[in-house]
Amino acid sequence: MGRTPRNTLSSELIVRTAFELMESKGTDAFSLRGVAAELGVGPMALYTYFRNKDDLYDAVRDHLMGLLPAVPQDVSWPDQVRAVCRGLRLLMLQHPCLAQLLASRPLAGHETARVAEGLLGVLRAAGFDPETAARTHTTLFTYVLGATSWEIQMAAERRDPEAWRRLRTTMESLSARDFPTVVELAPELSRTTGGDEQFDYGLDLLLEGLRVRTPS
Amino acid sequence: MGRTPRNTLSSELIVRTAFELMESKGTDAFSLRGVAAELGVGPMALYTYFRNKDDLYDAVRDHLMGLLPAVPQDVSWPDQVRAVCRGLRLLMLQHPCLAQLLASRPLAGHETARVAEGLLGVLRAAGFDPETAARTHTTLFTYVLGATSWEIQMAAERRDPEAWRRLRTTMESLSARDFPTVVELAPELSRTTGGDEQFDYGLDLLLEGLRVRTPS
DNA sequence: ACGCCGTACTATACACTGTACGTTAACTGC
DNA sequence: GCAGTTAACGTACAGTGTATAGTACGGCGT
Repeated sequence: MGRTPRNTLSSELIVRTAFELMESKGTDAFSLRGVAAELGVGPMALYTYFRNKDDLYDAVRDHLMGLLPAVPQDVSWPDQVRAVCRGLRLLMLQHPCLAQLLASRPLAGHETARVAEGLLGVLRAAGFDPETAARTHTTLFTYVLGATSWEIQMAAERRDPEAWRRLRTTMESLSARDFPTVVELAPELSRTTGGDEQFDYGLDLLLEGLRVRTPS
Repeated sequence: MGRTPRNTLSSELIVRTAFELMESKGTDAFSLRGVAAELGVGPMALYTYFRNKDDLYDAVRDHLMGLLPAVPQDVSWPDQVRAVCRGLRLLMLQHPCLAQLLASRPLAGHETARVAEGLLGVLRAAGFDPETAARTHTTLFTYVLGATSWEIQMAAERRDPEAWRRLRTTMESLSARDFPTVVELAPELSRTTGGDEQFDYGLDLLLEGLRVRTPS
């Protein structure tokens, strides 16, 4: 009897299902049991393919990094850098779970290496020495990570009416005597939280600083 | 009989205990039941002071932000910015739980506002218009957040021998044909992951870009 | 001085979680 | 046809956050 059919699972299938569940239910609601149920399988079946939950997280993260487009080759190197950083941000915005996956685990996996290869190649081709290229790569990557994670958090907060109301009231409870600048700039602060312009502003600051260091 | 003594608890006591537990046991092992046990109290007792776990997280985060030193007043504004950013990074390194607390929740609370007030005041005093000041504040904050979170993650990975070994082997499994630059720059990449110089490099890039935009 | 009431805490319970352990059924090679 | 490997199973455990209901104490108005 076909009670326990074999080879109904595979790493790819599990990763795809896990990814879809993260997207639909949210990263917090994600669970191994949820994935197993979706696949019509016991929770322990997943442990044939992944050693634990973090292992599955790593696989999903690498799968997502594989969706990043290649570096455009027909533009200047600053525009190449811009393209890579904007691409990563866009991917994180489209798939908010990626932010959490990147924040809690280090880089590992072939697709992640492919992304690093692209950015490092651009910097080396621009003439930067190995150390500067590596430093710049880390800086750009962590900036994109921090800025976009923040953007996603704030957007989520804005969608939750209860949390948003509480944030506003705490803001308004600040006395203008103790926090003159925060109170004065409140509209600007809430306007500059996220958005393309905010992201590009920080990115341009970094590129400006990089331009000064450009080798001849 | 003094079976159920009153007023043994307080928000401050709970926050302090929660903070200590996060520091000693690690943020992941932190739990409401752990805090309650440490206080010799039932788990539900905490709900008199906090509406849920996230509420307690917020309070601990704000408590930690209160440990940030004030902005030095006797130096140039770029050095003031540097001091604030380095101070935040240092606090995150000393208390790794702060990284997780900042990553998963937005800014709220008086101590957090105090920090924002300091940085925004510096930027306004330097002559930046409201919008640029707000944008710069967000950029600097998210950079520090991203860079330092990353640094902490990598340091943790390095301490776990099993995870570190796996990371090395995946690195070494990359063919030099497909990933020439990554393989070539492997030593630089592992050397430039974290550390004061790496952090200051990115910070200097941002300040350089800011210098160009300095109002007269 | 007395009774009331809100508040601070307890007890119980539920619906989950990740995963360790032992078992069973299906496929593979001899 | 039989042995061995492997994929999936079921059970169980030690946790989690928190909803709900109950209980005893402290301070209040009279």
